[in-house]
Amino acid sequence: MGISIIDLAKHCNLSVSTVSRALNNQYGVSEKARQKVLKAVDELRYVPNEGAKELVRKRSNVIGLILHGDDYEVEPAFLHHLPYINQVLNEAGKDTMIQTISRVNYHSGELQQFIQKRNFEGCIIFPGFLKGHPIFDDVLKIKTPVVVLEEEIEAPHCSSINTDEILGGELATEHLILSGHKHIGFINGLGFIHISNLRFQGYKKALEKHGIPYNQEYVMESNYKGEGGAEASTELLQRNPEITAIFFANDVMAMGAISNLSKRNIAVPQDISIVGYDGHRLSQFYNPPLTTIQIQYKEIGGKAAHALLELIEGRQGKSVSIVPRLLKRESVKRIDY
Amino acid sequence: MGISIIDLAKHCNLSVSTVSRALNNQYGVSEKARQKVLKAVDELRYVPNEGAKELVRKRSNVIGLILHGDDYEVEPAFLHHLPYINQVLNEAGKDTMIQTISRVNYHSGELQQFIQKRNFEGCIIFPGFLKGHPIFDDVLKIKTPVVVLEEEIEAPHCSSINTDEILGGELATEHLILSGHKHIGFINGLGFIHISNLRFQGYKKALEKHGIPYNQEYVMESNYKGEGGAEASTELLQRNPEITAIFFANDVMAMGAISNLSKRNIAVPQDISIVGYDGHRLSQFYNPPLTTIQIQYKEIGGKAAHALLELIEGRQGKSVSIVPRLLKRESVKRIDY
DNA sequence: ATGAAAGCGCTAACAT
DNA sequence: ATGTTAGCGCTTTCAT
Repeated sequence: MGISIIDLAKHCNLSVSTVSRALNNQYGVSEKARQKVLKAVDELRYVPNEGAKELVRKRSNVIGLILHGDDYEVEPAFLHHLPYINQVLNEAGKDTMIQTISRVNYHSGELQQFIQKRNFEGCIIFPGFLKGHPIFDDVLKIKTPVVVLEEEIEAPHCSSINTDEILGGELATEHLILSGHKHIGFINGLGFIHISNLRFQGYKKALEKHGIPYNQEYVMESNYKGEGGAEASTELLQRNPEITAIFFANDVMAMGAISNLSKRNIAVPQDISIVGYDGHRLSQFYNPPLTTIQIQYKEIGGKAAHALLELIEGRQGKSVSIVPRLLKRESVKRIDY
Repeated sequence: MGISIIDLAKHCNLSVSTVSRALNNQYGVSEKARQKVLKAVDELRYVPNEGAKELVRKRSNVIGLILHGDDYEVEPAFLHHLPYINQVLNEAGKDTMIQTISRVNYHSGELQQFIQKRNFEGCIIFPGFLKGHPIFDDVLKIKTPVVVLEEEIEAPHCSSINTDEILGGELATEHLILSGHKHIGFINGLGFIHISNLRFQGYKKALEKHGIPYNQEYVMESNYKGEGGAEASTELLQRNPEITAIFFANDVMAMGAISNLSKRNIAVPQDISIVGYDGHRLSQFYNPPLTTIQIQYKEIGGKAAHALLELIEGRQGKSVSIVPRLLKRESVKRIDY
């Protein structure tokens, strides 16, 4: 390996302890000695070995980022948060390690193993694990700080960052209602996913608020994929030709549907209005630019990172709610009658 | 911290070395002792401290993933490769650490610092650093294995994985030519980026191959963003109304252009044919589904990871070329005359 | 202000 | 087959 603190000490004619103190800006080092050390660091290109520090200090400065490792055909949601979280953590002097965990083959205790193995100071669990996934039981069992994204969790050593999905569903639906639509379809993602249910609640809430009766026929469940959106919308419109607008639980399904409708000469928004959900980077360049609900990835990422940093400092866990925004673009037509 | 190997040894009435041997499946341990150790591991929930192992073994099992840390408004290319690379590396028993490096404020030696600090066994440098970026000089200076994505590099301890971008540009352009187009525009990304130049070469190569004269007026440089694609295409078509097809150096610009053209009642592919580049996940759900060049993210990721593993095993660096594919979809119209 | 030495958890000679 | 021991690079008492 490279230059060690011992080499440094020899080079300076000082003891390792003095060098260590100088390196860590501690008291009890003469200015002269400190300068000598700093100069030697430069000359010898000394880089401290974090692993060795960790061993004696018993804290690692390493944060585990827990991602699911199953199917990457559907764009994994964690990709949107990852760069922002990593950035904040890096700025705070933390290094980040990626740990991939299977959603399907998880065995109890795996999380704790990962944490202990590399001595993580804290973890961030990215979206992609279902409510009720055994990993959350494990989170509760440990004492290492954990921040969970897009799932509720309550414990002193845990914080959670959640988008107000009900509000998101409500904003989307209400925008359609305020644009004059009365027969509004909803194509949800997989029903067993928590956020699906919340967006669905938002849909119903908006209808109720505006006195529009809820019609179960107008709701379908799909799979968050483009093809799924296309198929579901086709079926929905066939069975309910009076529908003038559809709210999709994510942008990808909305895009798949628009693309498919267009092939069949059904134009958006002229013939049918569409609202998506996610605020995907490309939604603004869609044809037509997609009206959608913006998830605040940057805000979520930043708050998640800061929440974890607070937890590590010893503060109590908290639950943060992020407000989604409606992005009005051009996939919704105003209709009158 | 938790249970150490000493606790384990005491619990088993064995020496630490015997326990260590049992733990590492080494010779010279009686079956009885091995069983005793394994049982204790389970009971005491022993998890080895990788940091301590690292210190003595002098190899860390940790791979550094070097990402640029500047602007995330443009979708960072590394997001596409990241999950695949991480997956292969994890399966090979390597842990991965993310290191964000600024493209702008890089100071020489930074890479080496990161490597030494955490004792990386190897690094993968993701796309996003320009040719000539000082990080590549640093790569050449060190001896740690490095795999570079989408940039050429030659050294015994380095491998590079490159898409054949010239071929990509050629395939895109040729598809347009074979569809009957003669006046084909090209909207490139930022000119100082290496891949831009290669895609441009491919464009010219295809023209030449088919005996179509190269017209400098048909080429514009933009910025890889959606707005840029929209603006550039508007200008290009205004100045050269005879153009019937445009090849964009990435999908996002193509999408921005189509979305914008559509607003002005210019339909794709009826009025103008478009080919993109990247094979973005959403390109198939675009309206119309976008004809584009597929970058093989999964293949690149897998080969990059394996190349690094080989380098770590001591093999010589190599240069891998990945063949892009043309995805024929519906943004190109066949024209006759 | 500085130094000596113990020890973090582990592996790897080197005994026995 | 098992045990003893010397470090890996560093911080941190405890002396001086």
